[in-house]
Amino acid sequence: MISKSEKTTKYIIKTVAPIFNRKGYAATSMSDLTAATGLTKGAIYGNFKNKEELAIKSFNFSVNHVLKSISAHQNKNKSPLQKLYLITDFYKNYYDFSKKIGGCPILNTGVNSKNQNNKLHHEVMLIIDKTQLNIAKLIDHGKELGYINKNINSINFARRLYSHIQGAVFMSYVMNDKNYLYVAVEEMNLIIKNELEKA
Amino acid sequence: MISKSEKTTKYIIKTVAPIFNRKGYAATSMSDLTAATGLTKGAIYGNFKNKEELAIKSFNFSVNHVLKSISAHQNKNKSPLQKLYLITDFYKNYYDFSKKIGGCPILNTGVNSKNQNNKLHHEVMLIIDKTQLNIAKLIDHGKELGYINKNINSINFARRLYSHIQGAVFMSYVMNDKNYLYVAVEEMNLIIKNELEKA
DNA sequence: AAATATTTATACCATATGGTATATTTTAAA
DNA sequence: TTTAAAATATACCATATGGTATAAATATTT
Repeated sequence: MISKSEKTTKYIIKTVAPIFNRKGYAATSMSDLTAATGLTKGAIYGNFKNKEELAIKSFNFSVNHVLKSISAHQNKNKSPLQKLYLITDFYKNYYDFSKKIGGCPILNTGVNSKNQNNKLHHEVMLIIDKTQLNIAKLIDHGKELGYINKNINSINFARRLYSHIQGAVFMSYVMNDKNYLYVAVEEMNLIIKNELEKA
Repeated sequence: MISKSEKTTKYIIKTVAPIFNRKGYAATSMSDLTAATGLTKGAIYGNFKNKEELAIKSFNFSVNHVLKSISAHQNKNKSPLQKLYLITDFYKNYYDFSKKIGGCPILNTGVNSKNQNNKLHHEVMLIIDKTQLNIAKLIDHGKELGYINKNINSINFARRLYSHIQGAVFMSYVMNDKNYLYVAVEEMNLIIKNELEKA
């Protein structure tokens, strides 16, 4: 049986996550949150220890939404190599996708938390590490199946790919221009083809 | 003759710019600024209309410091192609360089101002546009002198380069890892060599 | 050196902040 | 349906916020 507070806890996180994402931890006030949820501070503080705990759970909610969406997109193909292309393909639409959730949580929280909120910053670093490792595993799997060149360093390639994409995420966000994403995706696809794929 | 207030105005901007850069506009309080400058609110408000005006001038101060440093670095060589390589070379040291000024002002203010402060966001967009155009002009000049392949689109290449570098700036900043910059610079150098340089 | 103009410090303003104690309401158990 | 427990609303706390009017101090001009 799902309790009342479990429902409201989820409702608060869901409602509040895009606000924290868009405005950042410090710039988001409790009154922003009560206004958005229609609840009072009593209700919010009854379900969360403090603003920071809510911010961290909101960040993880936003990130999980992104990661699950990428994962779902990847399920369109079973080949590790094709799953890599489906990652870059996902980011073609990331400007509109991330807009709905207040922007890219990794980009926004990464920048906003650095030197400001150690717990949040730590969460961001964990997610980036985990994501890069997942990409590296995908590459390893491709090597095992004989699709991917065994000479390339999986984790290094994953880091390059992530860095490249995140640059386009930043540029498209700040410049309001999806084209940065399109170009970066095409560039990454070429690099995957030329460096990863076996001839 | 330089007036007293001109001197304190510059002193305030210089002192306060890294704080705005690190914390962002909303998270930076007037008491942060009085504490850092050793001045009172009366002194600050005597020299600036409000917090926003000071934030914008601080951003431009930080950005000018970056742009002038890149420009100085470029003066080591007169060839447009070599000047391009000197841009990427500059970013090898950008982790330590930007740390001194509270991080990359384009990255930090770009993310912090989006949907939060239109004037600041507008300033960031202007600077990015201007910088990309300067890179494009450099490429055009290289074409004229016969060093650079005339088939490539200057502004598109400039956007790719900027986006790529900014991705590494973000990654190195959030992950505390200069290696992202080293790798991205090597990658860009290869791309310049393969796509831009005439055979 | 005196008078004036400029710059800075002090004291204050209304409002907003994150957080809490407690009263009230709602939910679940008996 | 009564009762106990959990969840939410209200009212409040001390402190911080951006900003301002004015007094004091410092420069500048005469």
